[in-house]
Amino acid sequence: MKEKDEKTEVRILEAAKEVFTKHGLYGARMQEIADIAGINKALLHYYFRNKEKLFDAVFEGALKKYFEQMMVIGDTSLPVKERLFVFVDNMFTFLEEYPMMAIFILKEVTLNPDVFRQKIKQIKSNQPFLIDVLQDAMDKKEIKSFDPFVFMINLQSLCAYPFIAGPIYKNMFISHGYDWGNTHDNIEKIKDSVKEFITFKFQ
Amino acid sequence: MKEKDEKTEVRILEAAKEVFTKHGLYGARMQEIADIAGINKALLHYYFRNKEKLFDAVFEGALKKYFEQMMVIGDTSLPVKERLFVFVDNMFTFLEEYPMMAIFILKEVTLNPDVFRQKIKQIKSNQPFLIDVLQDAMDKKEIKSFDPFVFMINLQSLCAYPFIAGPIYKNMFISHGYDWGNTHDNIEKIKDSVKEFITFKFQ
DNA sequence: TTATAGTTTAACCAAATGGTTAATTTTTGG
DNA sequence: CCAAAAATTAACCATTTGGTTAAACTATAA
Repeated sequence: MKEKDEKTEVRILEAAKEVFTKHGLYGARMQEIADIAGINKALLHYYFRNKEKLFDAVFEGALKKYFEQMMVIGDTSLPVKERLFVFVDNMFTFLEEYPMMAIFILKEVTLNPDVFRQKIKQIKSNQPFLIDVLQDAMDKKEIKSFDPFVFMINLQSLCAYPFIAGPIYKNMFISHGYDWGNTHDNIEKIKDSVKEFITFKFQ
Repeated sequence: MKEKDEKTEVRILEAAKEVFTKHGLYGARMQEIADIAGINKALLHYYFRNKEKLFDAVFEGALKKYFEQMMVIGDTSLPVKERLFVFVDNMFTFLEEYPMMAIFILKEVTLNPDVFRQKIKQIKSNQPFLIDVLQDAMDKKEIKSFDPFVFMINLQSLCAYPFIAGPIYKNMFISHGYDWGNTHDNIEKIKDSVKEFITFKFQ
């Protein structure tokens, strides 16, 4: 049972997010969601008619947040390189908060891409896409020319994967007698290495 | 029903791998595994006493394969840089074949790290670890000095993430009117960019 | 106060699920 | 060829699952 003053619908959504994230649509149990939300199972169906509807309600928000973070770059007046640094900082902040959501979304989208095509399409933003910003800077000869598509994937790989694979690395390192140290410190080191990669790419 | 001449146990393991990969231990259905294997559900329990036992049987092999690929570097007589190129080639070949397994393992390990600590520990290899090879080359001044731990994560990020997030990118690009082109060609481009990263890091 | 709409619950239900049993078919070895 | 062992199946079973129903509680507003 969570805080009593919180609105039931919010509690349900939080609980559902937790359970769906852990087990996916298929493996999630309505009873577990109800338990975590501290309510009766029937009330779940009162607020969200069925499992898929509840899943959609939880998921739509998360997906939007994720893609906005992944694709969009803040529209400031800074030079491109500085904007990318801000982008990296945002990515790390976001991923440190939602590491499980990242892997969950990746898996769900991978499993049935067609279901998500519609939802991804709907996500619009008034901020420019990373890839367009890069292309623009290249056209203006502000930065060295390279494939912005490959660069974007490289960049997101360097940011996202350490979070996705974090637990594996930790286990592996400790198992094999390496020193893991403080997790946040390691994340900072990795963040720096990403910025180093940007600097390298920009000449 | 799959090929009749294949041994039942193998067919079960293949079917189980497929279903567990899609839905995880929690969401997988024994009936679906039986159907895909083309057998009775009771026969499943005849070969593997219960769901967890079957899961373990499937998973143990996959986990081993995955970690050996991820951690280990071929012990050839080539210089370190060339050995890393071979490592990258192997990673891409492996991931192109098992893209779903990668994300599956990542999620399962992330969900309950403690369960996998034991299994990961058991995986031994007679080939040296990437991280040790790098440290050795640095000690011998063969390559520029940097943090081998961060480098290993960077390298694996650049290799693995494009496969994990592949379907997302494809959807996103097409949705926003970019040209995706041929998937394998894109993979080759990304592979080249990883090698470029190695070259940059090695001076 | 009281009628009303919104919220929450206990008790159900039909279907699905993991697992078992006992019988049947197939393979094996003498 | 035959009997023992191994492989396979149909028919079950107990429990869990998503979902429903009807009643009860609570806030609201006239």
